[in-house]
Amino acid sequence: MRYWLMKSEPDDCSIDDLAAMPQQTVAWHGVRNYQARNFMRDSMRPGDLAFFYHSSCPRPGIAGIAQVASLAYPDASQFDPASRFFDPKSVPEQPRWLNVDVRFERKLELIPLLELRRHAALAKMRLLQPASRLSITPVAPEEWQFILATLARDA
DNA sequence: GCCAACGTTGGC
DNA sequence: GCCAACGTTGGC
Repeated sequence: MRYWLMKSEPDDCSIDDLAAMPQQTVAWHGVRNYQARNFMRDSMRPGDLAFFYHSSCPRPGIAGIAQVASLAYPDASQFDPASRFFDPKSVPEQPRWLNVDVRFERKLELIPLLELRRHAALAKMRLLQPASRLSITPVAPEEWQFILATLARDA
């Protein structure tokens, strides 16, 4: 079982939005980066846990925990011309983009990005590397444990 | 709104 | 296969 960090713009889907979904589950659609797609396709498995990170917002940081709830399967939005994630170059016979389902696990008091940066134990986190823009990144077990034990408080 | 970093595209 | 142009990300 692995650990992840998944970015979401709260205007789009916040941790509260996830908690309010039917089954508290959402298809993690819209990933249009090959590295992030490959993480979902090759390494994510149901039961994996992920920090739910709020990005591109006034208070960026970890807002909760989610659980991977499915294997990767074709992302429906790539075939929907009305979607902003529509990809005219992707054909149903050979879908280019995949997504997993993600289920709400728990909400945390926001752990701000600046707080994460303060801790030497987290210095190697992918999220914290210069210009790291990947929307899905692996989290080392030690990093996961450190954040849970030291910084995480239920909200 | 700015801007640096990075990924993707497409002409050659 | 190179590489310049362009688009996107995301913190500030």
